[in-house]
Amino acid sequence: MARPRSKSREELVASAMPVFWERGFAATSIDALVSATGVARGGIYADFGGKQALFLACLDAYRARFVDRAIALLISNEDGFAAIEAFFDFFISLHAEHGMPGPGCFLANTMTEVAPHSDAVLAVVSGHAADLRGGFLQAVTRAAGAGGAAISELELDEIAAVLATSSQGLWSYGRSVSDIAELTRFKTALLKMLQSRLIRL
Amino acid sequence: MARPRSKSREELVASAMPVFWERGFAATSIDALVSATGVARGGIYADFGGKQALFLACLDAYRARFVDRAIALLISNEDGFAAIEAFFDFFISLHAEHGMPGPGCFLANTMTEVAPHSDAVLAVVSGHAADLRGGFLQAVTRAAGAGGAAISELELDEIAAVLATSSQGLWSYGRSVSDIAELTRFKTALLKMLQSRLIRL
DNA sequence: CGCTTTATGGAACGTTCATTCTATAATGCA
DNA sequence: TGCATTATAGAATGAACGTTCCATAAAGCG
Repeated sequence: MARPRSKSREELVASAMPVFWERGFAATSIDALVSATGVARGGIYADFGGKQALFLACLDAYRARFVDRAIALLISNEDGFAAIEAFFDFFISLHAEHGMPGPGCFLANTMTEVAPHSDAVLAVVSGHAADLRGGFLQAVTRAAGAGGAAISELELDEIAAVLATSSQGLWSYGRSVSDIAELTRFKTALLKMLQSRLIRL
Repeated sequence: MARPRSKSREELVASAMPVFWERGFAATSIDALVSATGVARGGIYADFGGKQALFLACLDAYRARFVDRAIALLISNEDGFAAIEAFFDFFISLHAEHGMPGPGCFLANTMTEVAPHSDAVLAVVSGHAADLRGGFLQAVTRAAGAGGAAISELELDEIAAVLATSSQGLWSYGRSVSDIAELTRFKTALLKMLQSRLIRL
């Protein structure tokens, strides 16, 4: 019937996402996306209509591909501390695969670069922050239950917010540091602080 | 002798800095800098030679103007916990003056946007991270001494790294959130976690 | 094998960018 | 009051950008 696409819509997004992830929105040109995806300019514009729409699709793909999996680690693991450790290990291993300095978290990067200047992006990023915090809350609640310290639900929520925000800081830091062991040390120290708060000694 | 400058070099940097701070490097045009500073293109190029050099000068000015002051709060205050709280309050009040969503920390923003792609910027940002960590180490050491818990120097250093990195995450988060009370809640919860680690109950 | 359909490569367009250049205006000194 | 000096405003430049467009090529269907 017609000439087939070199890549499906999903494949296009999947191959464009790492470029936006590493270089950010402003510094990524359409030319770079054409090279990285192998899809012609016309194809990109036919599918998405513009750079910003493709960027939003990449953000969503990143969520589905990485963040949802990481949050699932927070939720599914019965041991709350182990869940949090697994969450950090998941992203640290992403940095190890990528090579240091790492790519950070695409959503955290976007939070500082794009979110203040685009309502559509701000909405995605805020939703992500809420999801992340919700995931940490579940893990923290289980950890506190096992730890035996009496802590109010309100405070558990605040601890979850600290963990979510601190993790964003870690991925940001990972973009400027070359030794991946620093990320692991951060994880260990943060978990130790958390344990001293949640476990009645 | 000759026509005087509308602004000195220092004034130029001081008025260019907030533009880079809020919009980042790539999204800030020379035109925007001309408007914001009131200095003609020729003057900017005569003094700095280019956009990147002016950006580096703005980073340095930001350090001198804000970071050094904040780190001084960490170092000078005799009460370690109060020092850390003062550090956070200093930046939270900056966000309050600016209006939310806040501008974040110029150096933290730069860490994610520019540092991975410029060695000169990476050097500045890494130096900042080390300074910040050093400041936190002093405050944490004093807090631990007063708290009475026996904690190794190595672990104090790791706790300092957690605090430094977490604070970067907070300023990043502050760029996407509109309620400044969230920043204060983060500070309180983080301090509470720290106290439970450092104070022998 | 044509015919229709649709993606492709690449030219073209209008903007915007960083940077350079120039003519003008403003200043202090003689 | 002129003269030397230097910042100014803004035009000019060339490159890069996002976006549009079109002729060509490739594929399936009759």
